[in-house]
Amino acid sequence: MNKRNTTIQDIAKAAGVSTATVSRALSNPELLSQTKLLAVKEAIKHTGYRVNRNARNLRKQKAAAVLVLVPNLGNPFFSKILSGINKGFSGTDYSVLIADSESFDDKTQRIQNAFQDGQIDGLISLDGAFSENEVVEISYDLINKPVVFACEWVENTDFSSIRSDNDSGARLAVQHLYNLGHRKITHISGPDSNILTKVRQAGFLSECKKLKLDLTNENIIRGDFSIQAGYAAASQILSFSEKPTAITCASDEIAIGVISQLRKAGISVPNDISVVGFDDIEISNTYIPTLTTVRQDRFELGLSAAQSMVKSLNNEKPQLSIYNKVIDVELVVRESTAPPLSTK
Amino acid sequence: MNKRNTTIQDIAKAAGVSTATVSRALSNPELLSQTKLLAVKEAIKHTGYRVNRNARNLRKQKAAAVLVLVPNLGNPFFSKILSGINKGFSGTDYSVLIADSESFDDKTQRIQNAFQDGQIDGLISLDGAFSENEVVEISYDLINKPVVFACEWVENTDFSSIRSDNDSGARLAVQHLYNLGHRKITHISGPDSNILTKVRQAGFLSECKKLKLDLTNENIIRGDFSIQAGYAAASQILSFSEKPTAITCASDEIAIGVISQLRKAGISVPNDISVVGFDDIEISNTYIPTLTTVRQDRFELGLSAAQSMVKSLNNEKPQLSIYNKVIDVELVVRESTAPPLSTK
DNA sequence: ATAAAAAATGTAATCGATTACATTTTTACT
DNA sequence: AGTAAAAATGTAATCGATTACATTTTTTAT
Repeated sequence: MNKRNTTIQDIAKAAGVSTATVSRALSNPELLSQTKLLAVKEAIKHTGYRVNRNARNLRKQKAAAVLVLVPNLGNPFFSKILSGINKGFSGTDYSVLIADSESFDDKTQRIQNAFQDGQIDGLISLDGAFSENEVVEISYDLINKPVVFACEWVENTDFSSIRSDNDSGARLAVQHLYNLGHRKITHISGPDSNILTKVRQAGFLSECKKLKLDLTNENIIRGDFSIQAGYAAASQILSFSEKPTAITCASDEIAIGVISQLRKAGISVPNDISVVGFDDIEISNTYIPTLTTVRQDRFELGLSAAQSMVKSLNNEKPQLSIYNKVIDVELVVRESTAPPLSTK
Repeated sequence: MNKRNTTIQDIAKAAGVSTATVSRALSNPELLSQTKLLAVKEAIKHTGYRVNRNARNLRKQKAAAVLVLVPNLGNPFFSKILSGINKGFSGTDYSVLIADSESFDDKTQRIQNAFQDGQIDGLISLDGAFSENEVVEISYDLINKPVVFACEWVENTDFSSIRSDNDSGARLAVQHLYNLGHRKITHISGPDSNILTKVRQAGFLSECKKLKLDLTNENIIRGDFSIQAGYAAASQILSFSEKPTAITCASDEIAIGVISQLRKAGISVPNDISVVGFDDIEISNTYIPTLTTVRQDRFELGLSAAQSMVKSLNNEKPQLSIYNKVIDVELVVRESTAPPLSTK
């Protein structure tokens, strides 16, 4: 079974044409006469010929691949986005390479290398954690290379980005609680450096002000996006002299951690305290209580990012077209929120 | 910024050697004298030269990439496995391509194409759903190509596989319940065609027999791995004249669906019915009640698969070495199981 | 019918690295 | 010192497709 690969030469011979004609049949069939085109197609079908990617890419100086940089592949949050990205590339002949930011210490180096190696033509980053230095570094090399940030992004840069409407999401949560009658609301935010955290927290504060809610430094608790952060935050809240009647969280995982921990302390959600999450991950609809949360359409996020990338890749025009898209979020009201005790 | 790429020619000129020497410095440095090696290294460092992957791959007839086939990328179950796979390839110069079985109708075609295109050197499949025909088809072309199945696998074939000890897992669950005093146990299985389902169900039945438990056709309920299947199964169980005192599930998601649905019907877990899951996904430790389950080490599963693949890829020897590895599972006892009511 | 323009096709250089084979340099041994 | 063997290096063919440029064929217009 170790026959030599079928090449364009073989097809040329079989179809009685030149290699140039075969190549044209492959990529510019409209240039050929019906006769020859058919002959070539016939030969291709007959032999099961497939173009050698490496040869094509070498000659064309392309990679026909895109790198997707994921902050942490083990985190299921990203799988739906990946799924959307994959969908966006299906039907194109681009391959999707996946890399985990966590698995190498210098991710900008890794990105640059992949581009220089001719391994990739573009970058989709779900990771927005780039320092100013790093941005300068990659910008210099990546000029004219398509880069799209999805979900997260980097402030004050010119890269395209697809993101959820995080500000609205945060506001929707506050409004919902306010309408239920809550006046003392605490927000549990994600890691300080994370852009999503910043925006959601800003939205929270701004909406509170708009609604003329009293704000003290007990209104924000810092954590990260994890369940563990939820545990810790709940413990802190339990120590407050005056407890909030409602909590908004920067992620569903935090919310779940909070609820689980409050429950251990004998505090019931939503009877004693209401909790709102963010993301609408799989479990939120099944957790007990089911979670009121802000839904981001992660599949759509990935799909849009991929589509925008495909467009950049196909356009002759370079990256001038910085493309930004904000995807609507939606408040999903479930069991974890209710009017505060005092109003019952 | 559109300078021509630095090539091996440039390095050769800069270092005052031939291109062959530069190439050797790259891949067989031990063949060179210290002097020349240093000169080349110097030139490379100085210019920031990187080898062009397409050129190398074309010449070497390699792809330096591996395809990972995932049954459904959107399902978070797989992300930990992917993470392990990624880890296994970090440090090698193989790229990881990811494809979603769901996103194309003919996956064997897709696999064959990827190999023929020279896009990939090997395949890691998390998807074991291949018909006999399909296996014959890909076996014919993939002879001598490294293929590893991870998590799932295909029966009666000669592909390498890394899997969890599903049989033991099923038995551990039954034993645990038996020891608590349960004598009427129902198993909710996954999709009929799935290999994991078969093995877990067989383990369940075999262990029940071993323990001399009565078995009727009410002891097995068919579903798929989803939360929804859990809902449905719970509804069925509610309709049984004599309800089981314990349930083992083919996945944690099923378990969560079951618990959620039972609760709606006013049946408490574990007070009225005990439930055991399978997998130990993220949420299981935080669900209310926390879930007793059989833990599979998904990261390890992926890591092993990748390592085995790397070995096959580096070995000159072909695929003769069919490599199978069974990874231990572990019963994690949490809140969702307790002695049955009758014994209290 | 014929020249000019347009369309179709072919020839051969090219992309950048690897490597078989040839040649030169060094080492080892008598 | 002289020679055979081993090590280091070089030359040039090669991997398989694309494409600039050249040539041939067809179409159009007079």
